Amino acid sequence: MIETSARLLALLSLLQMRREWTGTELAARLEVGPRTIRRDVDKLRSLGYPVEAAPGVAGGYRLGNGAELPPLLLDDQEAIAVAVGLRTAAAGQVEGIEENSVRALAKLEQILPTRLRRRVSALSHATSAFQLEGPRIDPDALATLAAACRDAQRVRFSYMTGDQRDTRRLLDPAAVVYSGYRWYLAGFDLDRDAWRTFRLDRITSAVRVEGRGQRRVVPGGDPAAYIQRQIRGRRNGGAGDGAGAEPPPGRIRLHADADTVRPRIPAYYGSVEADGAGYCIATTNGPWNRSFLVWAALLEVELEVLDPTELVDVAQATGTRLSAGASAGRAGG
Amino acid sequence: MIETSARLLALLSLLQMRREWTGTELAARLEVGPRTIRRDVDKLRSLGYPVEAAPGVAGGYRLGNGAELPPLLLDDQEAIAVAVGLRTAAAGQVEGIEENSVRALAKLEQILPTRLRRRVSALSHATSAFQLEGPRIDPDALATLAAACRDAQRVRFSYMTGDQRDTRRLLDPAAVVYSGYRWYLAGFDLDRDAWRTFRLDRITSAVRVEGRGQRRVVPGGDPAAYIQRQIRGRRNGGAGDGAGAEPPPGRIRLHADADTVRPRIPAYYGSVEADGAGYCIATTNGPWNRSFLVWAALLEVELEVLDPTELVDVAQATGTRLSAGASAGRAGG
DNA sequence: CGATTGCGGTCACTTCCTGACCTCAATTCG
DNA sequence: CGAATTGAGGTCAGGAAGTGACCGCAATCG
Repeated sequence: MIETSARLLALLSLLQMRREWTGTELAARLEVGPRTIRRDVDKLRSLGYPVEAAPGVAGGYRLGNGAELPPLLLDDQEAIAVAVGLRTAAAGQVEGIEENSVRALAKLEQILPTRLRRRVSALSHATSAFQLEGPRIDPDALATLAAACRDAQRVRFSYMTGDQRDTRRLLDPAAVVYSGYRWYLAGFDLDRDAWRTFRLDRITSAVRVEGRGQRRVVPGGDPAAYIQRQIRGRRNGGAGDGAGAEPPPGRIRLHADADTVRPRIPAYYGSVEADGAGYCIATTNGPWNRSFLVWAALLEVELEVLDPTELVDVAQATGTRLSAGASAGRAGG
Repeated sequence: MIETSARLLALLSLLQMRREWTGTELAARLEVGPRTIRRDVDKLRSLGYPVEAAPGVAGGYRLGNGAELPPLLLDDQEAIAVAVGLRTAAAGQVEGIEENSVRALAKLEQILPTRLRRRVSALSHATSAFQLEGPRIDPDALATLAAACRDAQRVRFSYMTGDQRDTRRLLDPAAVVYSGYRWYLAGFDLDRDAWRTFRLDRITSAVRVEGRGQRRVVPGGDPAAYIQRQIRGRRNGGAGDGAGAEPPPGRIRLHADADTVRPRIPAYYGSVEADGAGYCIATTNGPWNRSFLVWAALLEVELEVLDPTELVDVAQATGTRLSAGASAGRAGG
């Protein structure tokens, strides 16, 4: 009964679109008798989707929230909104759900009709330009890689190593992991016949899917732990492939308690530690960046830019520019 | 054939989870014969969901992307990620999809199991604290109101009018609209027996749903146009209910071409207009705020803070603080 | 070439879906 | 309070479909 199944889905879709439907309305929409609607409602209930019903003149059917999540039936616009929202969340703009966002995104983009996929890509590129600083990754690449990891598909891309060499890679991807600041890809490099870790923001070409690869599990089994080890080893002078000198973190001392500052710093900017009573030191998660400086300036507390010297210079320059801008405005207006 | 329908959904779920499945695997998972799997695949195809198949030793079934979007089958984690992503997108952090995000959100939150709903609420409150400035709204309220509009449900809440009076409202909500900067609610106020427009950021209590209301259509029929008129009328001195003096927009003159600046300003911050060759003026969409200033400072071009004077003062103060911070850092380090 | 995998026809059996009829219960509104 | 509306659910008969078992065929990979 293909028709029955289709009708059940349609019924679910209708119930998700609007809250209240009378049996007669549903019957008209689905072109069956009201008795069949009642039976279909029973079927939905037996599938675990709680359909509430109220008798009487103000009654009707309504989809409640039960123990399990029914299939989501989205229209085009909604699907685009979901995809774009997931992409920004995955990009680290919404903390704490990055990996789950990527999983959901891989699921959604796999089944997204091509016409919608184009619009999602266009929209998310348009908005991602506003990410002030920090690692900027291509959401298309992220989605593609996540799907490739899940499906054990071989991928090919160009990669900028730490010493600025552009290299070509062919690998069996194993996992995509978010470090709290950056996205990393772990995979088995087929040309080099060894495990490698890549930073997504250093992938310089579109990621091409090459078809079925071999399913690999990172050494140790836990991708997050593996990548943590890799990053740490690299920082301690390990000349790992793709490693490279990266700017040091920025540190700013703030004249305020750590507890008052901490809730006001986005986790992807950095962390805060107390430094005596009434003072604290904020450190960026990754290399120093100007957004961090600006965030600190907006706190409206006195501050000391500790290091690196580049950050001190930028603070000086930005401060001067703002002061000059203020004076110019006063003079002009 | 309730079992058949359930199996079709399960099959769809499996195909969304992983890319490649052999018929035998699927048969084992679903506890039916392989022949039935083939028939089910045919059914999915006839429903418009293109299942690709490849024969041979490396073959298998795979869900392709077709003309229409199949129902999304999410697990708990993914559903949370989707909901949180939609909430931040709806809050205006991702421009251009606010209204669609809210629609999708209303759909999702309606069917979200309670245990997940709590986690979504907690997570999105935690992250929304980082929204630097601009109108801050309660994502719970937004989702509730959007659902209430869709379902013609009466709502009750407290509202802070423009002149700082806290009032209680009972209304039939009609539409929730994003102005490009703020969320507004249009509805028929039952106590005052007239149409009213509300700013979501001025709703001071949790929104309570009071049960079935009367479905209302805003005067004129187009909610967006209606609310635009209301806002404009209010700005021009109309003493509308809930109106009030709000800070003026901020304006900054930048020493750069409008075309180079424009792609670097998030639309919810403001807009850019050319001001002679090599200069442009950026204006906030809503009242001036400090994030806007910071955004301008990050552009690394010379700037003049035009008005209001408060913004000039803040620029001066921030500039001084940064310079001082730089000097302190140099001295200390 | 052989192994694996999907495709699809046929047959017989079983299942259950559907519409039509009925009565009952709950709710709203005049 | 009573009429109207709406959902719940039992039963029946006819028809439609799903299912598993069997078969041979075609495509792909190594």
